[in-house]
Amino acid sequence: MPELPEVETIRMGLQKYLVGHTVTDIDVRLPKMLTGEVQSLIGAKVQGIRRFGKGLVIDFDNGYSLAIHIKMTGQLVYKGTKVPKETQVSEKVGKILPHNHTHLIFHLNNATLYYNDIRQFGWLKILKTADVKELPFFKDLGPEVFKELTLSLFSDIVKRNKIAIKPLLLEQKKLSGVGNIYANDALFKAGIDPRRKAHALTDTEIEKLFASIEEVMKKGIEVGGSSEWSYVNALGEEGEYQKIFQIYGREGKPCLVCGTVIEKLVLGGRGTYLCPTCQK
DNA sequence: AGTATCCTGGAA
DNA sequence: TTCCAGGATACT
Repeated sequence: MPELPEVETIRMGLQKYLVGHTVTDIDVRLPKMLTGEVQSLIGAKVQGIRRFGKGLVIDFDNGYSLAIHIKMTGQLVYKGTKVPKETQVSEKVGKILPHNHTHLIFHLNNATLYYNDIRQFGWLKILKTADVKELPFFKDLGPEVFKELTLSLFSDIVKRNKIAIKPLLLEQKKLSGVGNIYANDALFKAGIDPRRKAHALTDTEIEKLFASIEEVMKKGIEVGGSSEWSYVNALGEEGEYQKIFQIYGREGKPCLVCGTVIEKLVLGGRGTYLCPTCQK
C-alpha cells in the first residue's frame, strides 16, 4: 500500500494532468472524509501538487489547498480528455467510476477527480495554503528519504533509538517515507534482522541499510509503485513493484538468495518477514 | 513500548 | 464465521 514511491507516483500524475483545471463543484458522498469549507475551492484553479512523506497537497491559485492522506486504500483517479479513456480504469479496480467506494467527486472543467477509499482511513482537508504545515501530520514529519535524510542524519537517528530497527523505520516522526513493504525489503537487502535494536547496529550496517532503503524506494518509483492491495496511480493504473518483492509476503517460500524458508513474525503490530540465514 | 482503533474485502 | 491486512493516532 501507499508508501513514498506510490504517493510520489500519484503526485507526478496529478502534476501532469490536474494542473490548470478549475474546480466547478464537489460531490461529498461521505462527509467524514473531507473537512474544511467546500466553497473555498469552487472556482479555484490547480497550481501544483506537493508531497511530504506519504502526504499530498494540492495548491490552488486562491490561497487555499487540499491536504490529502490516502492511508492504505485511498485512490485519487483523474478522468479527463487529456488522457485516452482506455487507460483510465485499472483491470483490478475494474469498475466504472464513481462506484460504491467513491466518497468524493471533484468536478473540474472538462475533467473529474475521484477519491475512492475502500476502508475509509484516508483524509482530505481544505485549508489555507499557509496553514498546511500546521497540520499535525505535516508539522511532525521527520526528515524524508531522498530529501533531508542524509546518511549522517540517518545514522544519528538509528543510534539514538533503542527500539527494534524495523518499527523505527516506520515512525514517520523520526524519518518519513518508509512503510512496511519497503522496510521489509530494505532490511533483507541489507542483511539485517528486523528485531535488532537500532542503537546496536554497526556503522557498516547503518550505511548498508541507508543505501538499501534508497535502492528499494527508487526501484519502487521506477516501476510505478506496488499494487499489492488497492493502490493505483492518478490514471487508475496499477504499479509493478509487487512482482519484485524480495521478501515481503513470501512466508514459507524459499529465500531468493539462499533458499532458506522465509519466516513471518509480528513486530510492532506489523507483518515482518525474515530470512533467518541472510539476516543477522 | 506495545496495543486498540478506524473500515472493508478477501482468504482461511 | 473468523481473521487478517496496515498508516497513523490515541490510548495504556
